[in-house]
Amino acid sequence: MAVTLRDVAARAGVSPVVVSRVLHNRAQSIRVSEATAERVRVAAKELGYRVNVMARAFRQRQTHMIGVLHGVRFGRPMFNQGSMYFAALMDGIVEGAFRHEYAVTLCPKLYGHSPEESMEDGRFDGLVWYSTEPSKENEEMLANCSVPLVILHGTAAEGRRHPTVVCDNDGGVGFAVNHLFELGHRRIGFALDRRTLNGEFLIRYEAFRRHLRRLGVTVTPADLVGIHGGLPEIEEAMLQKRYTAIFAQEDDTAGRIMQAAQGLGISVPDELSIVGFDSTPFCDQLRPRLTSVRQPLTEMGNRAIDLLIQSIRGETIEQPNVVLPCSLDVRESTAPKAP
Amino acid sequence: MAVTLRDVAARAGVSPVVVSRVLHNRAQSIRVSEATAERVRVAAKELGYRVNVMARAFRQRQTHMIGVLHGVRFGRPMFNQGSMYFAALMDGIVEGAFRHEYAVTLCPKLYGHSPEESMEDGRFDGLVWYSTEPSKENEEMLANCSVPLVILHGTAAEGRRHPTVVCDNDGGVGFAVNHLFELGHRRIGFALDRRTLNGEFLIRYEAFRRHLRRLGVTVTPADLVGIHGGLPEIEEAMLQKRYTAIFAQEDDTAGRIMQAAQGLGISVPDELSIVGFDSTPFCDQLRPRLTSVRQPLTEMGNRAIDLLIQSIRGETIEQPNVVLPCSLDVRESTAPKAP
DNA sequence: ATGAAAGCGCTAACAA
DNA sequence: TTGTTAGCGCTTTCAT
Repeated sequence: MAVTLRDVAARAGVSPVVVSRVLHNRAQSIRVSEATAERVRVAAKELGYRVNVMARAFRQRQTHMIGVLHGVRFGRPMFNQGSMYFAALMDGIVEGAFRHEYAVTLCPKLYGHSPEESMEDGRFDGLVWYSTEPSKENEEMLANCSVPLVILHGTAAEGRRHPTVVCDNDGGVGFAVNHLFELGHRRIGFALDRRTLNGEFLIRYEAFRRHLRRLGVTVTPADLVGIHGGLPEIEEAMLQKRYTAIFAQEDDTAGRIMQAAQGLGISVPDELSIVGFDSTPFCDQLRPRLTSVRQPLTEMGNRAIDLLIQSIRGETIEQPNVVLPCSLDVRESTAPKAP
Repeated sequence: MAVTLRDVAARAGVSPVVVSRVLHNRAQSIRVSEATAERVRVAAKELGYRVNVMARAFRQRQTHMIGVLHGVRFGRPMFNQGSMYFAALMDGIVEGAFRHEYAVTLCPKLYGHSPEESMEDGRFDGLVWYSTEPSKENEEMLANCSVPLVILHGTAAEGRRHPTVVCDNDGGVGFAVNHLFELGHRRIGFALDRRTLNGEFLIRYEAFRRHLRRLGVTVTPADLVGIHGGLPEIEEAMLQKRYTAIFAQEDDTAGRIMQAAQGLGISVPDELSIVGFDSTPFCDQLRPRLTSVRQPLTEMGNRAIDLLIQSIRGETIEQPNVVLPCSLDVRESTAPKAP
C-alpha cells in the first residue's frame, strides 16, 4: 500500500491537515511554523510520500487534464497520415497545455458514439473541439456542454457561446488568388471534395469569389469543381472549362487534382497551376511540390489552449474570437499562364 | 451540482449500491431484479445522471489511462517535426489503447525534471516508455517503477524486468547492406549523430559490421562516421575515406549527410548512395528521396499496448520480448556504384 | 499555529 | 434481492 498523508502525519507527529498544508498548499501563507514544516518534509522524504493525484482531483474537482475531440461521424484522429493536419494541431495544443501545466488526453469515449456522455464526466477541466463539420448534431452537443470548451476552426458568427480560434481564411484565399492573378491566370476553378467538407469551405469559397471580383474577374457558380467520385468531375473541369489554374481548399484535394491532371496528360504547372490550402508537409511530397496557403495550425492550437485556460479559471476573455493570419508558401505547382 | 448516485437512488426508492450495480456493474449477475433495475434506469435517465469518473478511479484505483514518456534529458515530444517518428509511434499507441478502451495522456510531469515523481502518482494504470537513451539514470527509473510499464526500442538482454518491443534491427540493417552490396558498393560508412544517440545504435552498428563481414567486406572502426559538429566529419568521410555509400542509422542523419554531400559537389546517388533508417515521411521530402529501412513504428506502438494491457491485468505474458520485422523502402538515393 | 470533523462520489464487503 | 457500513486520500471549514 502506498504512503499517505496520514502516514507522514503520524511520523512527523502532526495532523494530516498540516502535512497537506506543508506539502501541497500553494497559498501565500501555509500557516505552519517553519520547524514543523521541516519535520513534515523530512518525514515525507523518509517515507517516500507521493500525493495521490486521483484523490486530489476527486476532492478538488480539478483534474488538470484537457480533452481533445471533434464531434461524431469521424473516426479516431491519426497523426501520421495524409496531410499531418492533426499532428500540427496537436503540437500546438500540447505545447500550450504543458505551458500551463495541463495534461492532454486522447480518450476513446470522446471519439465514440456519444461523446457528450464523457465530455462532462469529471475527467476534463476543459475541452478543445476541432470541428470539421458544422452539423446540427455537433452544434447541439456544443450548446449543451457545461465544461469549458474552445472551438477550433469556428467563428463567433454562428451564435456560439464558446471562444473560437480560426485562421484568416479570407486573407489566405486572397493570397492565393492574387498570386494566380499576377501569374496571368483568369480562368480559375475552386475545388473541394464533398466527402471531406469542413466548416470553412463556404467562407473560403465566398472569399474566392470576392477576391476575383475585386480583381475584375467574373466567377460563376459553375466554377466550383466538386469532387466526390474522382476523375469525371476533374476531367470535365480540365477539358471543358479550360481552367488554367485551380485553387483547392484542401491540400489533399489539390493532390488528387494534380494526379488526375497528370493522368489526362495535362502538365502541372505549365498548362495548369494548382494552389492548395494548409501547406502541410504533404505539399513537399507531391511532384511538382504544391504551392499552398499556410494555415498556422500549431499556433492555432496554442492559442486555443490559452483561451481554454482563461475559461477554466473563470476569467473574462476580452477577445474570445481569435483570427490568426495565413501566408502563402509558393512551391512548384504554380507558374505564369502559358501565352 | 451534478447528479449523483444518491440522487438517482432517492428517486428510484433504492439504495445507492443498487444504482451502482444496475448502471455500472459489468459482472454476469447484477443481483438486482429486472423491475428494480428498470426503475433505476428510468430515474437515472430522467435526472440526466452521469458517473463521476474521478470518484470511481479514486475508489477503484483504476484510471483507464496510459501515460507516455521517454526519460529525462529530452524535451516534450513533437508530432509534426523532423522525421515524424513520434507521430507514427503515437498512432500505434493510440490505436492500441482505444482498442482496449484506454485513454492516452501526455503529461507535462512525465517530461519534466523528475518523471519518477509522477510515474506512480496514481494517474496511470500503465506506462509506455519509448526510450531513446539507455542512461543509468533512466535504467534506475525503470527499475524502480512499480506501475506496469512497457519499453519500446528496448530488449530483454539488458536485464530489465519489463516487457519490451523492438524492431529487428539486425535484419533491417541486413536489408540495407545487401542492397548496397548488390549495387556494387564495397566502401560503405556507418553514420550516426552523437547528439541523438539512441539505445539501438550499437546493435545497428554491430549488425552492420557482421553483415558486411558475411559478404566478405572488411570494416574497421574508422568506418564509423560520427557527426556532432556538422560538416567537418562529413567532409572528411566523403573526401578522404572515399566512401561510395553511407548507411545512416537515422533518417535525420541521412538527410544531413545528403545535404552536406551536395554542398561538397558530390552527386547523390551517382557518386554516393545513402540509406537511412526508419523510412519516415521525411524520406519523401529529400531530393533525391531517401532509400531507408522501414521500422514498423505504428505496429510497435500497437503491440506495446497489448503487452501493457496484459501486464495491467496481471496476466502472465508468454512472450514478453517482441521483435517486429523491418523492410527496405528503396527510393532514389541509392544507385549502382559508378564504374 | 494546529487540529478535529466532515465529506467529495463511489464501490467492496458484509449483513439481512 | 436489497441494504448498511465503511472508507479510498485528500482538502475545506471551523474550532482551538
